[in-house]
Amino acid sequence: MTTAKKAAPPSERRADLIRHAADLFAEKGFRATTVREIADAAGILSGSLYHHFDSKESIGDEILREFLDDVLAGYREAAAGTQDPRVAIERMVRSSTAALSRHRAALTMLQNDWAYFSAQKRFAYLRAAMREIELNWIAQLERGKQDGHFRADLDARLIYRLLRDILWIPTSWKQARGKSWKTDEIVDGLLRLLFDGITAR
Amino acid sequence: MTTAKKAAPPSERRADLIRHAADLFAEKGFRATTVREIADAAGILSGSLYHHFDSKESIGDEILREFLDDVLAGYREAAAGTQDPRVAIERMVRSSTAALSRHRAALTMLQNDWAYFSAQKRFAYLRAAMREIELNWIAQLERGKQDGHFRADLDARLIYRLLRDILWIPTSWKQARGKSWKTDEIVDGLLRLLFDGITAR
DNA sequence: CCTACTTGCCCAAACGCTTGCTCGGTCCTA
DNA sequence: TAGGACCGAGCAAGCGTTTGGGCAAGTAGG
Repeated sequence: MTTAKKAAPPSERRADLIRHAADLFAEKGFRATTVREIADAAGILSGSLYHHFDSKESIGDEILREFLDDVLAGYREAAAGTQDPRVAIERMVRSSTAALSRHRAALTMLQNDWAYFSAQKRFAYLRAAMREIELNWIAQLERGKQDGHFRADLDARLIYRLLRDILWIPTSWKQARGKSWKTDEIVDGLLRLLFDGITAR
Repeated sequence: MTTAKKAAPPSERRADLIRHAADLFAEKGFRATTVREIADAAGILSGSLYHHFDSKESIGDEILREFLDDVLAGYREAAAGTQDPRVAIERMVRSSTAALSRHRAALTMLQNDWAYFSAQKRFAYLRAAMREIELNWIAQLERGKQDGHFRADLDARLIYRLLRDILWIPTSWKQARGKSWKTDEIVDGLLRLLFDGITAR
């Protein structure tokens, strides 16, 4: 996913604007965020944004691409160097969580505005990337079934779907009111739940 | 949650319009849905909607109230007539899932437009209801810990948060492409995951 | 060292369009 | 003939975006 054909000279100011936009997208979603709000956050007038980007969607595009690249890179690392699907899955859980907390805006956008993005051909790569992510998980789950580490009766696709959406969750708690858990607490609780359930033995 | 002070004569047509609106809210969320789209779906002009409702938010309000009433009623039934927290929790999982599939629009609205609604005092009851729901779950989890059915080291509040958001998930798969699971399959898979995890024994 | 010109960043104002909503009037039914 | 349901037209506000210009920093040439 290299830079687009024409625009995108990676200036310092430009990256700064993307960060401001991402903060807002992370809290309100893409469609619910106004270009005027982005401009305000950056101490600028809305029209001035178009000196750096040719559209609001270009900002979203850049944020989403970076996120997907990061996630898939993490999976490649997780799968490399181990034959044990339990190890691979634990690594994938941890790397996913880390990537999500690094790209909170992308998560909110995928959750809130998926219908909006996936309907545009410009964002066709979203579907492709999600598909690739799915294949990574299913591959490990199936291997675990075959070598006896996981229950033979589990539906890999179903478990993946559950797992994927479950992993989204803690990231959207970031600015939780009252007590907030550390990321490690959450991930450990999640892994424990995933492998062992809540029942006492 | 009785009907509001002034408006809302429960005519047949009115209920019909709410159903049309709910279908759209379920797919696109509240803010992303236009009053003109709602009117189109009902074969009407947008202005004519205001003969039945005094605002778009009133439609959302009614949908949300019905959902919350339904959920809490289900929890009261689940807790009544059993002392075993495992039974109570299984009942709560099943009744929640049923309620969610009955009120898909409310789910999408709470997911996509929570920030929008919860910022308005008109929707202050949302926070109160969510709090009551949380207390129901935590009560059962704590009882399970004390009588030894559940692991003594689990964080009830954390598990509740995970569980709540996990229960949202399958409902938002309704119009999934390709293979789609039956609700029972999903719930059973979920309960199995919750109690036992994915590890083979 | 002064000048001329470029370049990056931003302002001010407005454009066309969509949004939720209003209002006077018309139609149909009882 | 009274009243519920809807039309038709439009309003103000907000949206993403465009346009023309201003201003400071840099860079070359004389």
